Amino acid sequence: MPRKPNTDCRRAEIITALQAVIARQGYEKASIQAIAKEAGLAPGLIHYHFKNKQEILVLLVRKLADYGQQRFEQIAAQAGSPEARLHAYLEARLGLGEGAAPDAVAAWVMIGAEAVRQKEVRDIYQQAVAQELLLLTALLGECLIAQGSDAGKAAELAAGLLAMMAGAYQLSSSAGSVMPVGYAAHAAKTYARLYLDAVPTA
Amino acid sequence: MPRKPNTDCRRAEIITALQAVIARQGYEKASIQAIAKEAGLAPGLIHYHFKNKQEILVLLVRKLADYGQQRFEQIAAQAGSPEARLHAYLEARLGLGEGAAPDAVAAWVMIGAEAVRQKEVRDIYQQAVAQELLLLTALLGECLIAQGSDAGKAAELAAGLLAMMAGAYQLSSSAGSVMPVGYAAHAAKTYARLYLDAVPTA
Amino acid sequence: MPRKPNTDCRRAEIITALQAVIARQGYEKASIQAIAKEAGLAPGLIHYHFKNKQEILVLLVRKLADYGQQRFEQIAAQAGSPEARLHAYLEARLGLGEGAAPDAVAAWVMIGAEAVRQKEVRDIYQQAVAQELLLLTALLGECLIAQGSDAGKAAELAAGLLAMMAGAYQLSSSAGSVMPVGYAAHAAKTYARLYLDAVPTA
Amino acid sequence: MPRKPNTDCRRAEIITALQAVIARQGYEKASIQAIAKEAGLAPGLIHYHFKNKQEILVLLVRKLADYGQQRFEQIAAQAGSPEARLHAYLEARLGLGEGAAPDAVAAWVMIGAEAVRQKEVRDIYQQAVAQELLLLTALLGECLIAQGSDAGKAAELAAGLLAMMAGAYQLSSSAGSVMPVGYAAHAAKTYARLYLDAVPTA
DNA sequence: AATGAATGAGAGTTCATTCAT
DNA sequence: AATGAATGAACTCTCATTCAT
Repeated sequence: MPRKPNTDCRRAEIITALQAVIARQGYEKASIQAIAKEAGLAPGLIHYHFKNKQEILVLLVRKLADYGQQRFEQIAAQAGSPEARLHAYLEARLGLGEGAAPDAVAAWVMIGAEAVRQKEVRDIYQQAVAQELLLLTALLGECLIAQGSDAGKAAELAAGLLAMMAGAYQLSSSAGSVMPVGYAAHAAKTYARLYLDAVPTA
Repeated sequence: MPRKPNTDCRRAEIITALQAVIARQGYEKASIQAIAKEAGLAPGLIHYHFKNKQEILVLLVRKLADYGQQRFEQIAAQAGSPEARLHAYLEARLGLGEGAAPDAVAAWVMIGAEAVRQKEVRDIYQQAVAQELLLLTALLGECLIAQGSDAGKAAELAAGLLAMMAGAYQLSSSAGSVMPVGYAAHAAKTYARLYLDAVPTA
Repeated sequence: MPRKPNTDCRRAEIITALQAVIARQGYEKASIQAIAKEAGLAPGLIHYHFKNKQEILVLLVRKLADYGQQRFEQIAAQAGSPEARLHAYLEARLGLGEGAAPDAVAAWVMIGAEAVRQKEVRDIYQQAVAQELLLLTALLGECLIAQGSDAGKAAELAAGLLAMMAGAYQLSSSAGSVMPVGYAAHAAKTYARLYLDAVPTA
Repeated sequence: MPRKPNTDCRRAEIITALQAVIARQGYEKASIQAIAKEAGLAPGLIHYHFKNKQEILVLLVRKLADYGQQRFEQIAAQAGSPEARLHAYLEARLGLGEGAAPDAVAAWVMIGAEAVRQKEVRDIYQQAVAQELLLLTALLGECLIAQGSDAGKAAELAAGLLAMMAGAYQLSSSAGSVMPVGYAAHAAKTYARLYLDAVPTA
């Protein structure tokens, strides 16, 4: 009778440990030894469960993307109007309120930075960005339709909003102390509101 | 016969070599060895001309910031109104037109990403961001005053615009293929235009 | 099947290797590479077992100090009077008799010399000297009390004796061939004897 | 007409620069670059005037030994009795009074430490020690003869005193803060006085 | 599955020495 | 004589990865 494999749970533990270390100390400090220590495991075990360090990172990106998707879906389910859903989305991504998961945000920023550096991370990151872009476009499209406008402008606005979000994330980590406090959610909402208002209604 | 000093030009060469390596391979790969090879120099010589790696990076950031400043001033010189100057600025930063210097942009993005990872780089990067925020705030303040509005809103808008710019930079390197082509300059101009219009005039 | 830890013995091996290299080639030549080679280990392993080179040296100093302490205690155990204990001490430190451990003496001298050069080594060395000074002062204090004198003069004599011992050590390594053979133990005993005799009894 | 060579003076300057750097920062920090900077010369010039770094050190040792010899001769010339000469000597070597030349003492200590490490320095250092031993023996011999004793014991006492002096020097640099203030001259004088008194007169 | 020791390449940095000018 | 750039080897230390147990 073979012993029950615990690989899945160990892998999850390790991924979570990477997230924690990245959020706390940055990717540079996230050595295998550090991850192992965070997870309370022996260094050698990491490479038993993962081919290499890269693989852990890839799976972490996937996990974070899934988490963001789920969080939005939760919020969106309770929203009555398209615009309420949009606000819920922006609040979920940029707000400092409950469920803000700074750990996940910090890790996400680190990964965004890492995507600039490593092709393999970049490939994964791009998929997550593309998915996010689709989601945001759909959200904005609904808003436009609800106000009787053409949904075609949604893509353009979505790209701008996404850039603003990505920038707010990055700057929160790289230059947080020189930016105003809590500007991001407000700026994004304002941008969206003004833009939507400016689109002519049919 | 004393030998003629060539430190200044060597230092410039080394800084340029760092920029090239960063743009091509990322900061991670920008080892002293790599910089030396790129510049065609012996590794030890790098440390003859610079105290440490950090110092080269600081000067590169300064160079890039100066370059951006100059490019803006060139364009702005021909601008008649505050708004024209603002457009010139956004075009200089985000536009794909002539003088776009993809090498410099790439290096800048890499440094921004590295700022997320390393405190030392972050410290340098923050200064540049703070300076940029000041410049942009002043620019927007002029626009507001020109239209008879209170300049107080400039800071808020500047932060949002800067985030959008930083995000556009980062995404151009980390997820360029999934973003619309050339959206950034347009989105930023639209955002600014709408925002300025919405501010009540005295 | 977890692997059995061997850290303790490896650390001891490395410390011993440092002692051997120092005794044979001096501290200057005691590079991590040299230590590793002496111990028959890979260089990287040294840093697996020790945080840095400094830590090895600290532990070596401690080991040598402990060794000296033990040797003294062994000899002193058989001593009946304070003066006999003092002689035992001086013999343990300066004598050429059995258990003289030239390896340890050589290492100690090298470390003393290095203490002159490097602040980090100096800090360690100072602690050992301070401890030795205390021990010697106590020993001399007992002698003074035993002869009915005031123990207050012990500190002064201890300092002089310690200097003589340190000098004898240093000269044995740096100018051994020009000094008389085995003068040190005799000179120290004579100095102590004359000094003690000169202190007035109550 | 050949230009007048200034080699001798340049060499002296460089040796003095080494002494200054050693006294201030220790031998370890006494790189060629540091010496050159201290002397206000170009690094390359050092190797024009000296074959290598070692050679400078050797000449510095010689200079310091000569200086010590001269200083003693000056003092001795004014001393009336052998014992006065001895006191003058010990004061000249260990005292903190005028003409103490802490620069020279510090450099001398560093060199003593270096003699432990490097054979070439050791060879030079030994000669200086031997010379010193002879001088001190002669001095003590005169004292013994003056009091009608056999001068044969002088060598033994000289060795002990020299060790004490060397140790006081070394400890002043390596563990100065844990030793009593100004103990050395007093201890040496006491040692000598007691010893001389103990030698039977004819 | 798991442990933890071991490896070896590569990082930044220092520096005695050489060399073109 | 003198300059100062240039070299290259050596240093300490880090770390992804492998391996014996």
